[in-house]
Amino acid sequence: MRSFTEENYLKIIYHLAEKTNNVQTNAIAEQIQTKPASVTDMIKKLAEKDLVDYVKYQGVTLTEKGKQAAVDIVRKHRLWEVFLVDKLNFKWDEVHDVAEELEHIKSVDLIERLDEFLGFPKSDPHGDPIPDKHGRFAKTQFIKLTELKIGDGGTITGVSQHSSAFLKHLEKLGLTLGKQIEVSDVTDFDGSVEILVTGKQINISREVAKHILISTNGKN
Amino acid sequence: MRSFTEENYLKIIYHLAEKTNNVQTNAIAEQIQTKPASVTDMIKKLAEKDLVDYVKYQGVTLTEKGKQAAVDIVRKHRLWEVFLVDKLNFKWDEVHDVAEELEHIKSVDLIERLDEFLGFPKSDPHGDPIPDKHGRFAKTQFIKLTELKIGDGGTITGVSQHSSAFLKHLEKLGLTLGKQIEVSDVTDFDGSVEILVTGKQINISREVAKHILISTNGKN
DNA sequence: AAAAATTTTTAGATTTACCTAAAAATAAAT
DNA sequence: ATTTATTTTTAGGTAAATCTAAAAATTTTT
Repeated sequence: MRSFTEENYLKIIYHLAEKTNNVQTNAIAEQIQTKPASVTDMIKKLAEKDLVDYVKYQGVTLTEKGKQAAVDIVRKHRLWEVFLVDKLNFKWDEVHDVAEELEHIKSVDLIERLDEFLGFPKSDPHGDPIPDKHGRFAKTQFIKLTELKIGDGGTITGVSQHSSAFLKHLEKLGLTLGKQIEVSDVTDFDGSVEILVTGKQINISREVAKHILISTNGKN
Repeated sequence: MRSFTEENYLKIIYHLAEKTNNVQTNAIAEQIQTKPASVTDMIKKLAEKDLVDYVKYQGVTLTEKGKQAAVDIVRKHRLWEVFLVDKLNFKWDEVHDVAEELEHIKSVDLIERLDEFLGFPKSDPHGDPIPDKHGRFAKTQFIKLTELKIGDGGTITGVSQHSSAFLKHLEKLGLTLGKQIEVSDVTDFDGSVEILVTGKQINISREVAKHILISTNGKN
């Protein structure tokens, strides 16, 4: 049986490993809101259980077993987020903390049934893909809004920032998942992007644009 | 913030207090699957936090604060059970363990919304009443099947035993919530009860009958 | 390549919830 | 009313996950 805490470590390591190959102690400590010394302790424990490969001073990588456990938690987290938004009418900026708790409920049966109840969703309310019960992800083809050229268009299909502040901001601008957009201009001065959404012309900072993910249907 | 463990103690004490006024250390230990010595430790902690009144060697009673906390957990447990049965198609004998975990998810908002999503149910899949968000229970008027006389009838509205074995047995006999029954005979020899359900005559042991709760509509 | 800065680990403590074994209090039986 | 049995508590310890402070390794800078 895996403890709540172990599961959190695995999940955090999994997400950090999406950016860098070897995940550093300090990075984990920051994410998990704890001290590096505590992380070292836990890493040793996880290594003992064959969930991570660990070389002193070199950081960790998940083993196959560790990765499977992590993906399973990610799956649960995202399915619960879909439940909260689709069924309980939570906003996309309100679901993270609750899902953080729900993801640790351990019943395989529960998750299978929840998945079915939700209609086997392929992505969560932020556009992140939901792995199937074997841990397989559907292929996704996102590009950052900042990578579009003037005249290019596409559909908002994800965000790479989950802070409540960011999501509320997008909501206010009408930039929600599924919306069609087209880049009409890019400002030289600050790199801010002018886009066309639902008939309106709006300007968003480069910082915001960077975290909006677009699928282009290959038309550009 | 109340710990997972503290919540479990409160819940157990609450349920034990339904039978006896002063709840004994050993009784708690048995329910919570731990040793009496550990219970004494935890009781002291709960008394410190004003959740129970504790007199050495005399057992505990919940304070008003403790009772509120306990009722809140009972509410969550029962609402999650309704969710599992009504929405995820769990059987009534399969929900207990999962609800045991879900009841500790701590978000007031979540439970309010879940309650609404489920249509503000008044009772759980075993017929146990669900307190409202203020902790108030609807009045229920159950009697044990064994208290009915020959010729008396009523509706099955609850069970006072939640073991999987018992519930599966009832299921097989067709004795589920909402079913109309009538007592046609009581065997002198072993006290077993003959009843009429959906047109059929069946015989159930006194032990089983004792745990079936009937509402009689006051017609007897 | 030595010095400085950063990162990571070790060592030793703390807290929570549990344990065993023995002592103390209460309840039951003779 | 003693003795016996049961229940409860105390005392001292363990394991998990954390912490602080200091030491060791690695990386960066000069």
